[in-house]
Amino acid sequence: MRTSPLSEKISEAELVVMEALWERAPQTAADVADRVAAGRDWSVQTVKTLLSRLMAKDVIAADQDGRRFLYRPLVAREEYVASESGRLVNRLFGGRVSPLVAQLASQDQLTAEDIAQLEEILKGLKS
Amino acid sequence: MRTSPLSEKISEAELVVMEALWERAPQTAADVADRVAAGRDWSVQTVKTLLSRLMAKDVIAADQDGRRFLYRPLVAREEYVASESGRLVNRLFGGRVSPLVAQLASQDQLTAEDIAQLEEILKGLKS
DNA sequence: TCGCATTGATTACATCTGTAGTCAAGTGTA
DNA sequence: TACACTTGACTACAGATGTAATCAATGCGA
Repeated sequence: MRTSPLSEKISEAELVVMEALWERAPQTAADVADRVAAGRDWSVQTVKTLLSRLMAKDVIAADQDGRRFLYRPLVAREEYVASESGRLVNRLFGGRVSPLVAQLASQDQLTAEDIAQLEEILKGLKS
Repeated sequence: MRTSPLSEKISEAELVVMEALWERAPQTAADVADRVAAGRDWSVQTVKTLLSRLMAKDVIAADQDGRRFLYRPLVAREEYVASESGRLVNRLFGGRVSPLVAQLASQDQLTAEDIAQLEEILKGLKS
């Protein structure tokens, strides 16, 4: 795993492939294609294209195994998620988190469990 | 203002133009170009292209004023922000809000004021 | 009135993205 | 051994995006 900042943008379709690799790694292209087939109806070729683009973006790596490659993420899901969350908060809420939560709360997107967990988080932060 | 769902995707560059129109409306293309010039070094032509793409996406409208047009948003910022926030929470956190906040908290993105406001929000939700 | 600046419309063009097809080399199989 | 299948590499191609240039009509200032 690398720790350098996430420079290249991961596209929507590429993200689907990343999710498959985050779920389990390493995997061959065919494995990824199978795993991804549940959600999207892509040909193996398509998955391979996405894998090579992710390689070019330096967010996954491949180790040769016989005549195939085993692909694995170079970027942790947490890292990606952190970067995307931060971007959203900056772009749309001027970097402030509470308006985001207020926004989601007003949409009734907060479950009772969310509320309980948020209270826990806040409790932890105040100590 | 419309209330139909936000179908068309607004691109990064287009969003800059939207922000200008959300800040103040209506505006001519030249106004928008000036206002936007602070952040991005775009030619007037570029801004006009973005305006026409936003028109095509049906998220802004223009009213003729002499030989110019006065542009105004058809989508409220709140609507857009709600839609984007929801998308992020769904894509990356399985639709759950608290993991998002936990994520941001762990990045020290929560200010003292955020914490206070979050407590307010939670208080309001529990009643 | 004449020419220049402004404006919307149209066109341009390189990249990125989504979604493959094709090809050549290797492999397991009858 | 002869072939079908798998695999990675390369190519394809349409639509979206970023960033304009050009053009034709119009309005304004000298």
